[in-house]
Formats: sequence, C-alpha cells, structure tokens
Amino acid sequence: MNYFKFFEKFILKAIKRVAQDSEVFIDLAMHSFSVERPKDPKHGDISTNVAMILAKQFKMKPIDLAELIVPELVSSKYIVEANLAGPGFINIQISTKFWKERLRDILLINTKFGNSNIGSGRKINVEYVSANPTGPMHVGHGRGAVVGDVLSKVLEKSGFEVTKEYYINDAGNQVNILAHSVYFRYCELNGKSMGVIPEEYYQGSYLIDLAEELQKRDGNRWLDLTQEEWLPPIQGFAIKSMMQLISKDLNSLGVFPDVFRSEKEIIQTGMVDAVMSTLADQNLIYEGTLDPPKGRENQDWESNPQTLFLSTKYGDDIDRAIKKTDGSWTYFASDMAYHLDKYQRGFNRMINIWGFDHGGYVKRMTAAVSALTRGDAMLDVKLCQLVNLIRDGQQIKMSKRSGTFLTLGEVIREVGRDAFRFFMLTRKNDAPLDFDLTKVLEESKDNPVYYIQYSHARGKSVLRRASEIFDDSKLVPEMLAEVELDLLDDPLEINLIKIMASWPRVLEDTANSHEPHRIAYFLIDMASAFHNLWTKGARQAAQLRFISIENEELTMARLAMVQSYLIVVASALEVMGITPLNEMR
RNA sequence: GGCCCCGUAGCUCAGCUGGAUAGAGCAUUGGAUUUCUAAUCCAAGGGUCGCAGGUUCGAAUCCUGCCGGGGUCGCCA
Repeated sequence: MNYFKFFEKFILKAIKRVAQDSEVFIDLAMHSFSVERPKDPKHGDISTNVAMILAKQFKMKPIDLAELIVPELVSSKYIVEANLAGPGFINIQISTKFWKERLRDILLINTKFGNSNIGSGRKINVEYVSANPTGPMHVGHGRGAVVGDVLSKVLEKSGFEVTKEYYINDAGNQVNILAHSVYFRYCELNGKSMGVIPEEYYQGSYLIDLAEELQKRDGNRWLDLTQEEWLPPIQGFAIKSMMQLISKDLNSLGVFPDVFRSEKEIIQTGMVDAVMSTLADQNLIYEGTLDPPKGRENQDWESNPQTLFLSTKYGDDIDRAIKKTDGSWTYFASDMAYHLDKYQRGFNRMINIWGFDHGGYVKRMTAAVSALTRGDAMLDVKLCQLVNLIRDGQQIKMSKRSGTFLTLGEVIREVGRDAFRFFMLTRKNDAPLDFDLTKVLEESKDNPVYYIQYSHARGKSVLRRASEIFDDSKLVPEMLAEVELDLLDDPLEINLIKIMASWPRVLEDTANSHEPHRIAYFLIDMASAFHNLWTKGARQAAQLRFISIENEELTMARLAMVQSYLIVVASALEVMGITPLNEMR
C-alpha cells in the first residue's frame, strides 16, 4: 500500500464533506494537491497543500479553509493530530497504530509488498543495450543494460506487462566492415600476405580469435572466392558469434532480454518499404535538400536532393534523410519500421535506453513514433551518460589501439555482478558516472554495496541468534505478524518502520518517472536507519538491543521489525538484480 | 551556429515532477568498543542552489536570455 495515496483519498473525502457543508461545488477531477512527507519531521508525517490549492474554488482564504478541513481529518483513527502551519499547510501526525499495521503488511505480503497495479496490465516495451554486433561491449553498454533491466523489473512489479528487447543492428555498413575485418584476419591466418590492416577495419584481437574459429570450422574454403560469395556467409558467421559474445556478457550481468529483433529481418521482410509508402500516402515524405550545418567546417558538403521525412511537423528541428545516395535505407528509416513493428505487436508505450551520444537522435525518433501511430503511442528515451573507469584514483583511458580497452565482461569478472549493478544506479542516468574499480570492492561504509549488504547480514545474524533461543517456527514472518507490536516506540524504531512503509511509494515513483536510481538511494537511506538502531542498541542504550532475554514480548516485536527489514531490503535488492548476503565473513 | 544534457557545501552527488529553515556521503574536528559482526554509529563546522529577469501565495525545481562544461549535427549505427 502506498500510504500517501491512502491519505490522499482520505483527505479528498474530507474535502467533499466540507464542500457539502458549505454548499460549494468543487471540481475534484482537477485536484492536483500534494500529499508528501515534509523535510522537517516537526511538521508531522505527511503534509498537504490542499487548502492552498482549493482556496480559490471555495472563495476562502487558505487558512480559513484549512480550519474547516482539520476537524474532518482528526476523525480518522489513523490521524492523531492535524494542524495548520505556514501559509496554509495542513500537517498530519499519523498514529503509531497505522505504522504497526504496515509492519504487519510487510510480514504477510512479504516480497510482494510494494507491488501495485498502476500499469493495469498494459504492455510496455523496454529496448536497451542494442550494442552493435561488431565487438565486445564496454561498461557504457553495461550501464544501459542495468538501467533497462532494473526499470523493467520495477514496471513488472507495478503491474505492467513488460517485454525486454534488444535490437540487433545487423544491417548496413558497420557489419559489412565487420565481415571484411574478419575476412582479412582469416586470409592472414591462411598465409595470404595482406599488408597492414586498413584503418577503417575493426582492429581488435577478438577478430583474430573469430577468424581462427572460422578456419577451424571451414578450413580454407572461403579463400579464393569472390566477395559476393564469401561476404554473406562470413558476415552471418561473424554477427552470430558476436551476438553470442554479447549475450554471454549480458547473462553474466544477470540480463536476459525477452526478444532479440533483427534489423536485417525487418528490412528483408519489406517492412521498411511498407512504412515508407504509408508515410508517402500521408505526404510526410518528399525530395528536398538540407542546409549544411552552420558554424563548423564542411568543405565536403554537397547540396544534393535527397528523400526526407517531414519530422519538423512533429517537433523535430529539421527534416531527416531516409535514403542514402546508393538507394538503400538509412538507419533511421529501418528504425522507424522497427518502432512501428513494436506498435503493431501491441506496445503503445515504449522506453528506449540509449547512449548519450545518440541524444541528437531523440527528437526524430519521437517524431517518427507520433507520425507512425498517429499519436497513439508514446516513446520515452532515456539517455545514459558516460562511465569513467577509475583505478587507484586514476582514470583509465580507453583506447582500442593501445590495448587499454577494458570490456564489460572483464570488468564484471573483476568486481562481480552485484557490485557492478549497484554502482550503475548510484547516479541518475543522465549524469556521468565515475566507476572506481578499487572502491567498488572496498569493505567500508564508503561503499554503499557493502553498507547495505552488511546491514542485511546483521539482520540475519540477529535472527540466527534468536533461533538459538526461540523455536524457529515462531520466527517466520507469518507468525511474527501476530505478535504485539505496540512495544516498539523508540523514535529510531518508528523511523525505520516509516522508511520501510514508504517502499511502495518509491516503487511507484520509479515506475512513473522511469528513474531506477531511486531504488539505490532508498536502500542507502533504509540501511542507514537500520545501522543507527543497531549501534544505539549495541552501545548507547542496551534496552534497544533487539534481543533481550528477560522480555520475550518486546523481543518478539523487535524480531518482527528485523524480519520486515530483511524482507524489504531483499525485495529492493531483488529489483536491482542483486543477491542479498546472509553473512559477510 | 542549431539542438540535447549538466552547473547545488572544499570534493562526489541527492533533492520525492512547485512547498516551509536546501540534504547525504567523503574530507576536517571531537566522541562511542565488557557486541545480536566497530566492515558500524553520534556530534560540530561548512551554501549568493552558475548569473539576470519572468510566472505566483511560494522557485534549486517551470519559462526566457546570458555565462561555463559535455555531447551531437546529410547518405555511421
């Protein structure tokens, strides 16, 4: 249960009663008041600006309206106090009874606590990574993979029917170069003198490995053929191998796309042609010339007429080319077809996770989606900023030539899946991220992964200790849900419970904003509240220790809280794709 | 030159889609160890939220214009 929504509904009812009493008609469909947690705890648990927002409709001063609302609120058994403050805020103190009930919710609903139905079963497509199958992925791809994967899990928990999708760019120039690069290495292996590898070819040694594999499989049968003969099969072989490599790395990250969609297939089945003729029917395609970009050197610019899509009609800055001079479709053209393909598969909500260098591409794609679906589908593009790799305080300069290129697979093998996933979400996606290979494995509170895992291990350790004293059957969540919880009354305890109770809200906000980093920050907050309590009990106030032999009732209440904590941490970690640790040794 | 993103404490960054006295970690200083794991905790100092206007009861948040940093700019994907 999202408790903010719960009280929002309650406030709404109170408003209705006040409106009735004062014979005012108010338009509640338009309500947009806030119900939030004030920064200052002195202002209560929740605070609403409803009186300020609706004052005009009531033709009253905010404060006068608030005074009418307050008595209505206090009638709830869950509200112990409501008072007005400042220019017309209503600050509400929620009863401890309410928080104790949330604790029971957690114990009974377990890891499904926080699940909601805001998606109401609607389909949504999350396209992520989509790295070109021309080489191994780097950490930047890993960031996109984690962002997309965690977002997908959040959306699933929020009642959407999610499809995780990877678009394979297996058509066009880059995969041609790939084929040539492999063939070059293949010829070298077979003793043909090839000279220096051309600069535009992919240089990486992984292609030598690939060529060796090819030779092992086929011997020298491709050697003396024409390009027309060798290119298609070798290209197919190379793409397939690269995709295996990429999938393997994704899997080791815990990322498993549901669908791999091939660009080549989309082109070959004629979807692009079909889409373009539809657009032509709508007069959205024309022959024209583009102006050269201003302010930079373009000595090679030739103003040729070309086939353009009228993306300016849908908010783009200029119209965009859809055909190359050789007559083939541009990447944009096939990407339009691909997005229509998604729409036709039933997705009118799409999220794309892209690298930051594709920022200039967003407007034309959202324009294309509105044109192709006549405004029925919406596309949200999330751009992930660069990841800077750092070791021992020094930035690792990535250069494919000098061989200081660290692939995603290598980094995951070094730091582990869980740490990598967590750190990828310690920044919002559009901020650059420093990834420090040394710090990630550091065992201290500077390292949020350890901080959180340690708190979980501590909780587990309490339960292990408890099971030496009590019967195990008493310690399972369902049984702990039955214990008397009123004995939990320390501010630190209530604070922890409040944070745990806000988990559903965090999930909802994340699902609505498409910002998975919020989960990471929530976990840090919650772990901090737990450590506070722990340390205080262990050192400053022995009466706060979770287990006190002489008071079984109190101990059971606290074990219920610890068990709840473990449940919420575990489910937040689960969403992040991270395995909670039971002990740190 | 056009477009997109960023600018918040000495450093790295949050800031709940417009709320009250702007937060956290690191660093600095001073404290807590007969423990359910000190791999933790507590306290203190530290700010013209890049600048200037605008919108309104109210702006770090929305709009406009500058300044600074990054990205990107026809037939690469």
